[in-house]
Amino acid sequence: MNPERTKATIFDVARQAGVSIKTVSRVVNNEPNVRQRTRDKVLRSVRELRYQPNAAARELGGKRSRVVGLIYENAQEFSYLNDLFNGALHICEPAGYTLLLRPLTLPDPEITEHIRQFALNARVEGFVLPAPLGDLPEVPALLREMKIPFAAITPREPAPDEINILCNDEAASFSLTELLIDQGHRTIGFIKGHPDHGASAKRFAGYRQALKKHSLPYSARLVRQGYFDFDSGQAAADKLLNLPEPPSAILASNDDMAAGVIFEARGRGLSVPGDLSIAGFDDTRFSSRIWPPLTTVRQPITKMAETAAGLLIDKLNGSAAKAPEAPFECEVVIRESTAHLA
Amino acid sequence: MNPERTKATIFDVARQAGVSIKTVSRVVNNEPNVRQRTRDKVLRSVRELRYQPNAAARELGGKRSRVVGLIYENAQEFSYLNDLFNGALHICEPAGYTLLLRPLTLPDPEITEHIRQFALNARVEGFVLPAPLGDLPEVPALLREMKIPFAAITPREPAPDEINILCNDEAASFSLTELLIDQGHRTIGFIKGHPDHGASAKRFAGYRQALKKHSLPYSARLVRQGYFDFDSGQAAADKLLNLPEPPSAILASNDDMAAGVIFEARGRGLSVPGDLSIAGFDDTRFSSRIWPPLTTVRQPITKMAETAAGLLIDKLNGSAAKAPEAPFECEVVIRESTAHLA
DNA sequence: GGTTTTGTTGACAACGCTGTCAGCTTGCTG
DNA sequence: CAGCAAGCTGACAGCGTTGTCAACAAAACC
Repeated sequence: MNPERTKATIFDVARQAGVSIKTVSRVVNNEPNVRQRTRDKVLRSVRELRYQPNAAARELGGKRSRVVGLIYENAQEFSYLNDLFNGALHICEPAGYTLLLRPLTLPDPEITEHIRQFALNARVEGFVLPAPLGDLPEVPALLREMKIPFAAITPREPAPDEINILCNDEAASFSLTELLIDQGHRTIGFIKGHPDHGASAKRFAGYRQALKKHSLPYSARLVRQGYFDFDSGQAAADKLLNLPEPPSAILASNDDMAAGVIFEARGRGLSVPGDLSIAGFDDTRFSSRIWPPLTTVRQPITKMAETAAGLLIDKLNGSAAKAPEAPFECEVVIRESTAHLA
Repeated sequence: MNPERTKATIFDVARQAGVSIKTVSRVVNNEPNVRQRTRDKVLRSVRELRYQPNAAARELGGKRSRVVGLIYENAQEFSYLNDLFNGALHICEPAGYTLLLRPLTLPDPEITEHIRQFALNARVEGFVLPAPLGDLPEVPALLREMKIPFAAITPREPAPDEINILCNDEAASFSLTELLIDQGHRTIGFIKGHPDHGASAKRFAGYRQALKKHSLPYSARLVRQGYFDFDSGQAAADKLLNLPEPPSAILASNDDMAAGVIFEARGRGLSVPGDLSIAGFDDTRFSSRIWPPLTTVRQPITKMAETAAGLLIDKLNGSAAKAPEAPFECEVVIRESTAHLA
């Protein structure tokens, strides 16, 4: 009752509640086979003593570390990482799990060794695997071999019987392209994303579908390969704008590249969106901070990360596998970098 | 010798080396009073068996959790956080420490309770305390009360006998202002940073000093309060540009606000830097991605975080306190948002 | 050379939980 | 109402370290 100076242990709770430590353990871990009255009694003592199980003892005694690892590509957009982390943490913390971060620098020939070391050293029980790590074949393979469950966020090829968090990239790309078509654009350039990212193919597919639906011709000359970075976006824009019949709109597979396109357009004295409409993907922090603010697509990353962490923890806790989630909806954010063709 | 299927324990090492487990423990923890020959023998076995001490057992047996906490303001610039985290992790990982992140949303009336809970639950041994958390009086006070050491990064008032990582914000601000003066600007607006950030006062001081050195009059009308966010930067720019004698250059206390200024200038049809020179602080990710790329000041955050984590771990390991570090140097990055007065 | 001091090593008890298993209660069956 | 299964509870042995303390060896001292 009096605020103890030293932290309460399971023994203190057991004594106060008049039961054995094992029963306290059962209650705290929500195990079955405890009478309701006993359970209540224990829970009261737990509250009164502000008992918090000692994580180290728990891990040593049982076999569970309650550590969830979040590995990610270090070069990823920070806002993406931040949303990812916040979402996962928001679920892990109240569930009593510790979330550990581990950046990875790609390409990394020793990536499996790095992940293995991290998993072993940090005693990671399960991984949240955001893009593009889920797309590297060796990463899921390693985790399967190590028998560590994981929740893949937007993997290229969702494996059945595993946790996959998807979003309808393709549909969003389709809508964005359609938006430009509706605005009167007929020559629409497209800058592909990094080929190692599953999302790249989907975004490209959505673009082609929209052209098809509106019976616009597809021209390979209007499509350039990019790598999700500013410079490759600028370089691609340079090529596209040098075309004999340059596009009146350019769709870049992410905002960084779109920013590169704007940069290149400005350098040529083109007005955006007057002379050239530009749209991106991801709604990064600076999308609304540059001039003109960027039309783009927003993924509900935080929600996706929450769901990933939640399903993963359910699995770690031995819950029955849930039915696969429906893909998350992306949202097209229309700002001022796109306009009707003059 | 043969690759064991299960992880080696201290007993395995002891048996292989022909010593007691206690001696192995001594060697692994670099304790004194072990003969060199014995030490070598043990270390060889450690390597051969790939022995890694079990962190949970270590914590339970001894009292050290080897967890370093990094608490931060969630609204902070992502690139700042990213550099901070990478720097700290880079030191913690090889030192055998786990780095745990905990975002905080300010203002938070229960901040001390949140930090206390985090420290207790995660058994944090020491904190890295980046700006602006070191500037809130209650945070250092709480940690002192809990007797948890911390390394403050750019605190407003560095406490003696504690770990403080400083940088010469003021000198950098001075240089930046001087740059504008050298470019012929005589009416230079200044947008202050958030009053809760220690850096705000320093940046402002550097500005005033530069004016003074060059005998330019200081006018309070040219100074507006901002809050480090885009909107407050834009609002401040609006006021400044409405002045009867508007400034020909504006210095914003961070890049977000500088972006707001550019935004406002564009909205008024002003050309940057033709009609208005603009400079910021922090060299955030988008500084070089907007048009025009921003003249700004770069702090060596990664290095500062590395130093913070290193000194903190030294302290946790009981090393003698080092002499205080000299402040880190900021670097003025000159890009295209500033130019000579026409 | 005996005695003290210092250095080196090991035995063993924590640390605070969970897992196993046995024992005691209930409630149910026939 | 005996007999048995299922539900509930507790005793106790780990889990892999570190801390304490005692024992012994080596070096330093008088």
